[in-house]
Amino acid sequence: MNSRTAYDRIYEIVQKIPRGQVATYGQIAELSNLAGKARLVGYALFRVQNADVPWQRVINAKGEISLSPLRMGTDYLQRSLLESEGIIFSDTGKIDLRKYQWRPQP
DNA sequence: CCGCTGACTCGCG
DNA sequence: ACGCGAGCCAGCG
Repeated sequence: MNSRTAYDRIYEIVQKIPRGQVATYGQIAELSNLAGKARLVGYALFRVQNADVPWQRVINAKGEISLSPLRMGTDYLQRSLLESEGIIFSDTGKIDLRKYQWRPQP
């Protein structure tokens, strides 16, 4: 069952996000069987720093890039990566979730 | 071992 | 439409 840590599940889900699409922390939480614990997802991704995990494709429910103030300055990096994948940012720096949000195929 | 912190989200005014 | 507060769990010192 959950012999692995919740984080392992989170990483696995995040790695499933296809290129050119994004997912919200809450969405990842649900897929990781951690509904309502979006914070855990955010914190998990914060600790990761692993190239195998495309944490850049995980954004907040508002369609904006969220990251720690401590990492201030890396926001442009995430934006660049997402733009490289074909994701368009609005003038306010927001992403159209209706268009880019990842929908796991059954 | 105890307590603080942290990439979030939702509801209310 | 926007801002603020409360709730949630796990890792680190």
